[in-house]
Amino acid sequence: MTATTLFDLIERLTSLMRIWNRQHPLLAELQPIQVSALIYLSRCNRYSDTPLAVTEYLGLTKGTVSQSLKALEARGLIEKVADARDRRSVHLRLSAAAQALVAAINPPEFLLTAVEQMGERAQVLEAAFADLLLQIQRSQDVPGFGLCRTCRFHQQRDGGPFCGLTQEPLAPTEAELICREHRPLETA
Amino acid sequence: MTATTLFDLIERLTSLMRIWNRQHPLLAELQPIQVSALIYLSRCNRYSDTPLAVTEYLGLTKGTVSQSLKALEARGLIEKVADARDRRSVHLRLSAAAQALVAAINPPEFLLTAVEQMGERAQVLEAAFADLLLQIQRSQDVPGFGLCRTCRFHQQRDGGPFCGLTQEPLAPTEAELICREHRPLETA
DNA sequence: TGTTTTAGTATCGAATCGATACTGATTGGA
DNA sequence: TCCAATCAGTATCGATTCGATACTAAAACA
Repeated sequence: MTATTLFDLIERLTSLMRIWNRQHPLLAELQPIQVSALIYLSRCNRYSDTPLAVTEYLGLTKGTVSQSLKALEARGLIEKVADARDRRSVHLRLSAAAQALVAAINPPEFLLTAVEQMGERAQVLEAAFADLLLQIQRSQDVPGFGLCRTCRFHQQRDGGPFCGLTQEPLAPTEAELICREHRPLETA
Repeated sequence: MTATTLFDLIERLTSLMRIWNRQHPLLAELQPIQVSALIYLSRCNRYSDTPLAVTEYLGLTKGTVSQSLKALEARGLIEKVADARDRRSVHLRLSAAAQALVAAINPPEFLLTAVEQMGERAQVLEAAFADLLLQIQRSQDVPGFGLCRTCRFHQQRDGGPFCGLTQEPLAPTEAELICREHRPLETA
């Protein structure tokens, strides 16, 4: 039973991540959910840096995320910037301290070490892992959240990346960020 | 950067598991940590069904686990049985209701579907995933927790499996269970 | 215009969580 | 044998998470 074994492995990995979260000196004061939010915000694009996007990405409720973000703001790790066009909306920006924090913990040391020892098998794992997530997102009704570059709406125009959904040109670095509007390619 | 990408994928999978936990009707009343404890207890052997083992497996503190187990006991999902030899110790047994619950959720539907669609690539993922966990457990100081059958102390004696650490014969089904004393084989 | 939807916050109660202190049993020396 | 140290597990505290509900204010719609 591959699915059962995979479930065991996922559960084990989750526990190892929890141990890592607790043992890491920089992370000891932060809740796991706060760390996840910071990491997400460091990897998402300008369409996806709102409290609502964080809520959908983490699979929590608006209230919980609102409180966690408030805690992060009180620690000076994030900053709220009002949206120019939609005044209901807020964009979250990492402070310099938060950017340094994320840079220090991502990727985690133990992952780097393990990947190094796995050699080429790490690439195999990465591809198979991405495949699993793609299949899950296809068959279940879960929010999209993928890399801009791999999106159905991603185009090249005037020599640079371009979003076919928002009809806006993108900075080259933005194509490597996570987008909440992501839709996978329609492959066979 | 493979490690960074892997970290992204792990974070995403964690969120998807959280969404699954919350949306599943049978799990709505249970906390994720309680579900993880039940699943672990359904997969571990008789050396590993104590509160301390659950604590180490999940990477939490004694106090938190003690409370969660108390909640599960109050719901009639687990039962505590005093150890015959060491009266400080307690063994945790799943009730019939808990066994039915675990059977109904493990493996999760979304994983079965995804594995089915992945075909042979699912086996590749499973092997690579197991490899990753092995590398992490080798390089980091984390508790062992592996299948009895794959342990350094696992032997065959008198036609049945035998544990070289406790010097006890094992039931054939026990070789497929998780053991807290697990040590991986010393391969090159 | 007025109704509905949307983004985000506030607040409540239950549960998690880490830290600390505790009980009682076992172990290991002296 | 006795006493200290260790160990398994519980109790309790305060901070945080979490879901649920209700709320504000802006935008979309018709």
